[in-house]
Amino acid sequence: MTLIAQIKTATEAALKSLFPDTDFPGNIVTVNQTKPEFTGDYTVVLFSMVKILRKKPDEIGTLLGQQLLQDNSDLFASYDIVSGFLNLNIQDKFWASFLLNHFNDPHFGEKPKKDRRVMVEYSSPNTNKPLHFGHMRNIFLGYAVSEILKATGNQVIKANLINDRGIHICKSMIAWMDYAEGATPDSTGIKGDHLVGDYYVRFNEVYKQQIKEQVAAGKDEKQAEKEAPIMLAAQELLRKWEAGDTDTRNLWKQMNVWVYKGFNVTYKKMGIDFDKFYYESQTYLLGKSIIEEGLQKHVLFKKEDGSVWIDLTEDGLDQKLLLRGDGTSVYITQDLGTAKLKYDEYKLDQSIYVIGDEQNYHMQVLKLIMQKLKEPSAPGIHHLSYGMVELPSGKMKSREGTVVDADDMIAEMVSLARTQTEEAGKTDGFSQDELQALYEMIGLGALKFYLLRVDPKKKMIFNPKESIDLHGYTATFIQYAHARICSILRKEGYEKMPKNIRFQTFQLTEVLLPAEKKLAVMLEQYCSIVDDAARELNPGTICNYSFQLAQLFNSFYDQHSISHAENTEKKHLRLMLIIMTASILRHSMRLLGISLPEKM
RNA sequence: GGUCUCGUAGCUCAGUUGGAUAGAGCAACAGCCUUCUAAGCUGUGGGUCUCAGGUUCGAAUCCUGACGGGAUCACCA
Repeated sequence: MTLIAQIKTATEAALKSLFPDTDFPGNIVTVNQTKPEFTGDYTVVLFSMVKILRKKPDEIGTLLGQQLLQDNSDLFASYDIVSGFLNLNIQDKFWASFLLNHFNDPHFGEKPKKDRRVMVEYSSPNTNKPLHFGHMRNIFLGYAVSEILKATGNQVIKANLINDRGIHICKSMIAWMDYAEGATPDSTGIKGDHLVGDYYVRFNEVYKQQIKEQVAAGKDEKQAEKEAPIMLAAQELLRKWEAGDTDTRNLWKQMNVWVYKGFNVTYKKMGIDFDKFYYESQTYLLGKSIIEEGLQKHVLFKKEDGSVWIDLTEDGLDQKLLLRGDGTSVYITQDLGTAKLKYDEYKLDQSIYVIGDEQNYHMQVLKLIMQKLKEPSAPGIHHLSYGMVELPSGKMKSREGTVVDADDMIAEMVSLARTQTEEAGKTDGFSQDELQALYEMIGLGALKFYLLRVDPKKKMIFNPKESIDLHGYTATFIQYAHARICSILRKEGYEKMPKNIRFQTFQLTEVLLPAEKKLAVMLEQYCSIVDDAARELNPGTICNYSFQLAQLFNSFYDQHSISHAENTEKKHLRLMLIIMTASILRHSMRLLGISLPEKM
């Protein structure tokens, strides 16, 4: 149980024994960390009790303070009442025993495994172009949320639904057929996803040009858009694909393989993995059976032309098409099918979709339809919506090539890490391989942290002209604090983290200094931070915490010597503090997919 | 127009069951390396929490309205 929870429970118990005849509502006790300008560690707010007890806050505080001290003498050292707030001082020996129990636990912050299955779908790229900066936010978010949910005991399935069919693929295909002259990744040395993406851009160039020509020849613009030869060719290709035309399918397979190879290189570089892949070419026909059932249950209805609809006007939305008159699927049809497929396969308690906020409406409709159809998967559907990453000039558009490419971005960050390390003259004692690994750790860490530290639901603006910082509120800062701790531990003879320890006999006799206590308090809070992050599905919570912890450590490091502590007791105490700090930094960053170096 | 969402320091952002004098980082300025890594530490300046009402002992936080930005409302995916 976390300390705040303990204090809450103790306070509730104290209230009960003080006022046995009073009925208290469940949320009567609020416990906060005491503001730095007051003495105390944790604070109970007294105002909420005034009305029920018909006593003055200070009077309640005195009674409560005395009772708490009397019942929990091992926990509370003293209390202090300041204008309606009961400030409690925690016994130093509580912190000492907390450290002894947990300082060497690499799993501190995790919860026991439970039988709750969660699927997190993320990345879910189209196969007509390479990944860009916006995708990275999605991917890092999905990965981090998965890891955070695992740490809180969930069984997590990381899923990637690859959108490998549709008109956009055909666009790349037709441009490749017309202009590539048989170019392949091998023949050109271009990464497969980039090669295919180049022809997607090429398609749009040609398309624009053809529209221009047709408009010049007197057609109106809408007509020109519809009748541009290259667009007609792409649509024809899609028809052939759906009819199963061998040549078309072969080219499609070929180009997709190029793209997958490229994606895998990028995923690997990012340190991202998946447990399950779905391919839209295999799922796009799903959902029709659900619709059939829906018709029988009269949840859905058919129009004269044979198209199938659902009426969501009672829910404040519109009528929504679920199946075309000719019986073919639309986007939401296959999503209904995939949702059911996921559930049937894994019996999911929760199914999280990491998808941009532009699809809020779509996801709302999806969940609503599943609810109305009484599908068992419906309650678990959850849209983890995140804001778009925009450039100062506006949205990124891959059609127009105004995107920040993922591979480029990673390379740039790694190179930035190298430059800054070299400038700082910190390359001594590393082999070339070690340096390369370090640069990747720093560059990629900075990138991930930059994208994860902001609340997912907020859109963010990224200025490519300003490089991502390696100072201040960054992963680098945390990595640096970790490297410093490791350096101390190396000098103290702990090459690897000490297994068990000479501190078993540790006895606290001296008063904790402010900087020591602050660190201990912060360390103790880690469990509830992980909990918060899991509940809110927000890795930013972890970023905040880890940065603050690293900051506290740096400040501590500046004030107090560890190796040359005043005496053995202090030395052991501080070693426990920094060992646990390093351990939690590592753990928390692992949840975000960020590694920490032992030297930098 | 309907629905959703955001608005906090010059910039980027924290601040979640309403709690004490609203916090970080960057940028600016001033200090700190003979002692465990200065990618660090300490300090200074910088705020009408968009605005106006309301609820409350107490509001950046909850409610209503206004203003401003964004998304969405396809037989596209």
